[in-house]
Amino acid sequence: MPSVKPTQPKKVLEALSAPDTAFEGAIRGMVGYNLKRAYMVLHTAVQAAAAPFDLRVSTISCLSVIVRNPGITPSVLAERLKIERSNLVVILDDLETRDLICRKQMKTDRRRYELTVTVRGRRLHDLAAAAIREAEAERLRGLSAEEQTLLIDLLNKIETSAVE
Amino acid sequence: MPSVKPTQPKKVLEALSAPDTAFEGAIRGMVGYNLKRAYMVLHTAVQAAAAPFDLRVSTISCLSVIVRNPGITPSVLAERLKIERSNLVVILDDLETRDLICRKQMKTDRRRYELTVTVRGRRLHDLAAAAIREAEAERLRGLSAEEQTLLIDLLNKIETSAVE
DNA sequence: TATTGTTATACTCTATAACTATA
DNA sequence: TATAGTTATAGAGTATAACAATA
Repeated sequence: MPSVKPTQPKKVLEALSAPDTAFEGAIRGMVGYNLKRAYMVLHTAVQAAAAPFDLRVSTISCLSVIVRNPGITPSVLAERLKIERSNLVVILDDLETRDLICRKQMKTDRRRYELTVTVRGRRLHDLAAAAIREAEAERLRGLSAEEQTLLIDLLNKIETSAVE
Repeated sequence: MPSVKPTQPKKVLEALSAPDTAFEGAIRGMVGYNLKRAYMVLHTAVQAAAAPFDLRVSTISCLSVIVRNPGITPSVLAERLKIERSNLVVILDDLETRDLICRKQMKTDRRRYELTVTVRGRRLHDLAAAAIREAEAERLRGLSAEEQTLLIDLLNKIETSAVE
């Protein structure tokens, strides 16, 4: 029968570098949960970096793809970014209203629109993209360059190997 | 001066296993975006696996942590799962209504409640957890066991090395 | 005064159905 | 009939403020 009250708290060694797997249990062993936690960290950082430019993550993502793929149509853009066409509309509305992109109806098929960035859009994109890259790099200081490319590789494998 | 029109289309070698980086541009080089895409794949799979048990991902996550940490309080649970206490309430309401967990007020501090799973909750948890593990494993077939543990390791590094 | 659990609310992101104009 | 863009709307997930009970 222990009659002496322990004067030291039980949890002494809990402040280690790795997340406390003993505490959270089964969840921590799952890839999906770790994926979510890491995603949240980076998403928050990217969000904060894009905010000063009045851009959301989805908005700068669209802008970035249009920069690299001038003339892309909304349907193709939506498919590539895995977002619904209907949700893309409001993003493009925002970008067009702010004179960052142009929607030009195609002559060959007047149902489609060619998307291109304006000079203004290009400038804002470059600034925002640089800020975001920097913010992400700061959050990834714990990983070497090799680990970062390896990580991207592993993540792509998940997406690619999925039965689509 | 190139006067000969190329009869072959420019993009011939694009159908490789990796996502088309040339197409999506800068986005694909960022860890955050790849993280999101991979997360979506796994989250969808986990969601589908939990649905037959009438469980959402957040609900089974809570249940799982309570199983491994009987007596945990809502505040601590919320902190560990990084969700708001206010949002946790509705999840716990759901679990309690379905007789999967118990909320027991503590005598030492009547503001707090000890959370424990019921026998029923334990059973459902084990079934659902197994189904989810299987669903996740199926989506991770493209990765070896070593790659999976390495991936978790890298993801944890992102979370841990972040300035908190 | 501070903390725990709670309520109500708002905001973002995502998903679905239906419409229009073109093909 | 089918497709591209659009509209409206509903559902999740998340975030914030304020409250009652308790410390």
